[in-house]
Amino acid sequence: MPELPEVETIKRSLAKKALGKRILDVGIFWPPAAVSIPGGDFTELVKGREIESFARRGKYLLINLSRGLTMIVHFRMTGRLIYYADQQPREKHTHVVFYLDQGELHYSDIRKFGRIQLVSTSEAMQVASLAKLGPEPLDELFAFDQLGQRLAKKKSTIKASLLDQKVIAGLGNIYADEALFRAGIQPGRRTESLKVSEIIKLYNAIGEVLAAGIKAKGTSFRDYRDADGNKGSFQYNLMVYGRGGLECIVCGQKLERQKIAGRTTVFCPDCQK
DNA sequence: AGTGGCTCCTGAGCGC
DNA sequence: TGCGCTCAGGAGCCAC
Repeated sequence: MPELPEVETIKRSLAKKALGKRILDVGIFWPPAAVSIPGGDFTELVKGREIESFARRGKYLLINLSRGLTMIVHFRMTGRLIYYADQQPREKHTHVVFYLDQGELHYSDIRKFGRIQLVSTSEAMQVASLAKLGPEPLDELFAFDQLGQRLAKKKSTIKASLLDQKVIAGLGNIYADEALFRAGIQPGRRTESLKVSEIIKLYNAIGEVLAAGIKAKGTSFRDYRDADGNKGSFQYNLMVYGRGGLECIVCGQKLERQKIAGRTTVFCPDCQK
């Protein structure tokens, strides 16, 4: 499931292949996946435009096209965007194909939760879902006291707070659990009970786990692939996610699995206080 | 403001 | 082999 490191990896791999290519035509095979500007036809608006740049905000990928249009992609659970240098037959769950002057870009999504939304570039950041996002955790301007101030407003568990994209952008279930483990904090703790020293630990753990995730080109627990169709390798570095009932790699205690904030959450009852 | 529940959706895994 | 069930979950929405 693409979280910040996965979207960043897709962005980087896509930039190497699709930058500067022109979109000759678009095939839409499941219309809800391609959301157009109200009153405008998606294909007609995108046709003929050049892919000028890529950006990322939280878990959103932004594809900036020439003449002021942007496609905002949210992959949700199982979305994929893969570049092929040659003609490629459509797979079962391929919903949108961009036919480029060189190669093809295929958007596929097994569970159909993801969307490609077309907006004007000038309004992209004002789109409701993006406007509400909290700070970028890897931005050098993002300081620990900023995290502390945002957490101070929350009255919920720390796990729920980290998943709240308004608090901090880009964390999902995997990296939230991994960050909490590395910070030694139980995910069920009330946010307001965290001491400053714990928020500093959490801040550092978030930065470390996201940077490590990007370095490993993401976590391919099941469905995730980058724009070249390759898997990431961070699944081999996961300490808690997907390891409920197994031994803690630090202390050997059995890892606990609980529903917190409606999400399956795994933690070490011994290492995390 | 919070939480829980529901919705979207398909496939994997499991018991029988 | 296959049926029916549960689970996986990001985010928006609703009721409370």
